[in-house]
Amino acid sequence: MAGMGLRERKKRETRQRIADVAMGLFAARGFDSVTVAEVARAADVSVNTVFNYFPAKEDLFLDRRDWTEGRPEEVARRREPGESVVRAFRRDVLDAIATRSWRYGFNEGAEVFDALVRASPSLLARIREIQDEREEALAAALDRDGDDVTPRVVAAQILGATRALSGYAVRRMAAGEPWSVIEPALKEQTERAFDLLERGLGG
Amino acid sequence: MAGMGLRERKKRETRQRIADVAMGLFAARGFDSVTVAEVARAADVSVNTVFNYFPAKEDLFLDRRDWTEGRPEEVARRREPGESVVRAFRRDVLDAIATRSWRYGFNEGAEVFDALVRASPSLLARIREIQDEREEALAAALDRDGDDVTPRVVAAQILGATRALSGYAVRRMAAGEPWSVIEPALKEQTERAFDLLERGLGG
DNA sequence: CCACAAATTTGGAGTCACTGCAATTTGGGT
DNA sequence: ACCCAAATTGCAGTGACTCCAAATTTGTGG
Repeated sequence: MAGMGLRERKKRETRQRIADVAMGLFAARGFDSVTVAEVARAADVSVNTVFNYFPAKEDLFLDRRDWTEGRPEEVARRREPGESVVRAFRRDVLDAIATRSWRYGFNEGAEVFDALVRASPSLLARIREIQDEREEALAAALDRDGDDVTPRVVAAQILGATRALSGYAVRRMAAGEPWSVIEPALKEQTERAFDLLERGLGG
Repeated sequence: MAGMGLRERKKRETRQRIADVAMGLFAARGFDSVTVAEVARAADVSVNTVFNYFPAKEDLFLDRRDWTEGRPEEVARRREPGESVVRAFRRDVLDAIATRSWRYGFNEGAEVFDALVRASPSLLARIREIQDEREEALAAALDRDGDDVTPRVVAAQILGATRALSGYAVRRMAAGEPWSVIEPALKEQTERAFDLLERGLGG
């Protein structure tokens, strides 16, 4: 009863094994051309067990549990006193670049992940859904009164900028450029993007 | 051979009948609980014929042909000399409000459409896909050089703002408020949103 | 250690979107 | 009337996902 018995451990192991086996197959042959039945067979469980742990095939690739880190509401909420939301995100993105963090897709190998996603309509759809949820959550965190477009516009602007930056980084990584070349340019682009947000596009 | 024979006409009629019948069923019972087989039966064609005209079930609801009007690249491209892109969109949105245009979801009955879409995961996914394509197209239209995040950031900002405004309008329509009340508020929100884009969120 | 209850896993049958193909029907031109 | 090509159809899959009832496994109290 120390927090987990045999049962809990086995469940976690099974779940992990399924996810690992699935990722292996997806990496080798692409998401769409691997069937859930194949994953089940390779993980030595029944198809029903796969769906018991993962509500949909896409969750085998984009596990909902991995999406908890770096949530935008937290970035906004945990900003330093007196710091604007935009500044908080600028700092966060720059920090993510410096540490090659996963949360904005700056990590090594992000191009591979991205290529895999882009090759699959259903994975693309899932990514968009996640982005939408994040935008909604950020807008809600920024909301003070309620009936106003401002928080939603701000949320869309900030996350739009981060998406553009992720895309920029991934594109250059996919082109084979080394990180040492990409990093300074990416920093510059980040400053430029957030300057646009802070100072405006002009009339 | 005056541009169309019996054949062409029949094709158009069949396509239209399928689309109309489908919309009727969707409006009555929701998108997900109507099967393609039912649509086919009600339109008096085979299931294969439905898929012959519409590549996917979602296209019965969101016909790709209807999405040609009001494309953002055109708004950007057709702006007046010396006018900034943001100003062009501000004008376009304000014009859409004045005319209750369909292109930003300001038309009468947009709440119904919206509720139908929001109730269906697959329709939501399709809407997001369309939005993504539009953003991509706008960014491409703004692109001068190539390797720079600016056009993508700008595209994301502008379309983010229009999405927020559409949502605002639809929410108030769904709350049962008359257009005469919504319109002035919506105009004000539009000015506010575009002011944010032009002048920035501040540091 | 044993039985009993609860949680997991499984098999099987079914639904639904969508595909590919071969056969059939239909319209247009001669 | 006759032939070609396009449109329509039926049929037989495939693959994700659901529902349900029967096993199997695990934790617990006696």
